[in-house]
Amino acid sequence: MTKPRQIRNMEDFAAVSGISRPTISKYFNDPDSVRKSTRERIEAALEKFDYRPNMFAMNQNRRLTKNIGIVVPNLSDPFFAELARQVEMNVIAAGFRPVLLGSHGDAEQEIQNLDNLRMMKPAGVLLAPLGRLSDVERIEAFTRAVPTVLFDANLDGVGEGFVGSDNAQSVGLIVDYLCRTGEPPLFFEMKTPANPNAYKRRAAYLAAMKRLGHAPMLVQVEGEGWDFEAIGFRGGSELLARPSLPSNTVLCSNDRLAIGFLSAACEAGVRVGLGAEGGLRVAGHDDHPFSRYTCPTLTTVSQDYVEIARRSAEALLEIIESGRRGRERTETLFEGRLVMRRSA
Amino acid sequence: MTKPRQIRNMEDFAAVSGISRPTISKYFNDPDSVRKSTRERIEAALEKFDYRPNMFAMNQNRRLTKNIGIVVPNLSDPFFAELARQVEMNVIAAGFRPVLLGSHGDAEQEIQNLDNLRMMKPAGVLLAPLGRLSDVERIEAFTRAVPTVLFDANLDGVGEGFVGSDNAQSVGLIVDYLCRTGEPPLFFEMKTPANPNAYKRRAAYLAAMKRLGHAPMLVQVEGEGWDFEAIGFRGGSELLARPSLPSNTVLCSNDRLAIGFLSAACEAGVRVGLGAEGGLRVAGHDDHPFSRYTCPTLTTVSQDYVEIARRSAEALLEIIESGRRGRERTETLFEGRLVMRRSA
DNA sequence: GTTTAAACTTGCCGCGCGTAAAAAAATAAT
DNA sequence: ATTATTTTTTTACGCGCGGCAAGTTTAAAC
Repeated sequence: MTKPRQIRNMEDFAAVSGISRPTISKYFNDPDSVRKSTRERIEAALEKFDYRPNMFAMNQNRRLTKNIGIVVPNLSDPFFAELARQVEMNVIAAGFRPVLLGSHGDAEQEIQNLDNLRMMKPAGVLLAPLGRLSDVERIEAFTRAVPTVLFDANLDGVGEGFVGSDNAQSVGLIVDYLCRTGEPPLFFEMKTPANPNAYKRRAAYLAAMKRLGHAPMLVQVEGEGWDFEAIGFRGGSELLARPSLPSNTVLCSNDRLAIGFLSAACEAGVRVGLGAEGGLRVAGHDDHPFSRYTCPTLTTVSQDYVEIARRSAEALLEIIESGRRGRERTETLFEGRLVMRRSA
Repeated sequence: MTKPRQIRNMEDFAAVSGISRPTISKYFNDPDSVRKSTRERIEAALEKFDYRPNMFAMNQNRRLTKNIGIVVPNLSDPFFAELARQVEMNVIAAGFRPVLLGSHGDAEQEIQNLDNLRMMKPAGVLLAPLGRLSDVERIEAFTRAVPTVLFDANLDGVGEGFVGSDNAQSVGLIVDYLCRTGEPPLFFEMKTPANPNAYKRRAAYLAAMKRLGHAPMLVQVEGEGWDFEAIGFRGGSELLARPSLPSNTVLCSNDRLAIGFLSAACEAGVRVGLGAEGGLRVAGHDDHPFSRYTCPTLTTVSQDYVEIARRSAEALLEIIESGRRGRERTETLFEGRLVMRRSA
């Protein structure tokens, strides 16, 4: 008499599968920690009775869970949404459960996210910090309690490591390209950018221009917050209203600014693109998902989403699984790749 | 001797705050369930010792948690990212904890998300389903176990209710506008759209054209998946390569298709916009966050993000708090608003 | 001042699982 | 076959909190 009675807990499941409860418990902690034959018996029973352990009871006595927090500055930004998705996939592949949180560009929310994460005792956290606005002190306090790897944006000395882009290389790359194929670019950016990458890019631009023997031209627009397109639009409109420009080539600090700038150019009736006689050249940085649909399509430098996601997840998992903390903080930088489209 | 010893659990906290543990427990369940004077004493103690209840232990014996799942088809789509953010804010404001999950356009992932949610015994779920591709049967099974309100896309009869846009009204609105100000529009859409709203919009277009006495013109492009811009681009390129078009006005089924279409027009050198002599008019639907930065800026119909988010959260919370399930399934539709920009 | 309802305290059990220790069984090595 | 080693079983306890019941205090109502 096979009785398909309700499986209420692990004990019930142990009974029907003919295996002791502690062994079942071991199996759920790590399927490879039990002998192959037992594993197969458990998995056979698992298919017959779709039992799933109660995650709250599971995590109550475990000092560390299989949760991994992923915190990004802004989920409404397709760049971060895509990056987060890549990270998520890596975390799942490694058998962990991702918990995705966006900070909405707000430092308070960022701390709140970390606080909430701490409640669920994550095995580790992958954090793309806001940057300049971040409450670094409290983030650092958090990283002392929870293994944390930073990605995208670095905070000096915070966390177990950092994985991101080599802004010096990537900006150098596109400045080289722009100088080689036309007038040296001016650099279009926010005066007080929130993102630390922006400072690195500014420095990289200045260095590249110096190296090539050109005088740097900075255009720094006002604006706070994360509505970069709007800021790029406003700044672009102001720039294009000037009687003359220092260069017909504009390198934007990131693609979202460039998208706003292109929109301003379109509005102002300024022709943009390679073939445009007497027109402007505009380039960006990041290979934002939308940059291939701007008008004209945006020439930019790609960040290696996939590798950044893979490597940062890998680094965190390495630390978690080895139990090593704070040996030496490693910073891994990936090179950008030139993406030539129509705008420059 | 005030000893600031470590607070390990609720009992410790009860001791230092001078209140019994069950009362503390009550407070955390619902701060308004204790007398005002007690609440103030607890909150005072809470500031001195930053104790936070263990969420796993908390939820273990509770049949329902304060978690509310939010599932959207694709977090990389700024439209859904923004909608999800609005929903999140409403959920937080009501004192619940949002758990945000994206399905990456994949039905299997959508079910997986619901499965994962069930493990954390959510009080309810707000689900924007994939639509045609969704595994409706399994979603329905889920909604029988967990109070679920659908938003954005409807699945007939599934869940406690639906909150979304009135496609008939909004499409009628923009068809009216386009006919009033120029040639009647052709309708540019996917042949087999994933989203059920697309079918409603097609029907609404047909109805509106009939009402106005025009012959409908459907252009249905091939393409699967959620890369709408790419599909719009390809379909647009093909359409624009034709020797002649049935109309100089194109109404796209959604903004993302329109963004791709505009990109194709730009690439093909076709002028788009109101003032463009002999050019095209293009309109979209949704007021996608990027539609104000296209070139030219996109005329569209806005969906009321804020109200849809507010009302769907409200509906779910109402069901949760009243304990009423499955009384009558209500469908709430909000009207679209015409957003006139440069493209049409 | 008395009655009454509401809020609180005390004491205790249970939730579902992790985990430790010791004994038993299964497998591998000699 | 015997010994050594790994794996599983048995037994038992603990985690931190929810929730119940009965008694006690407090505040409101008469």
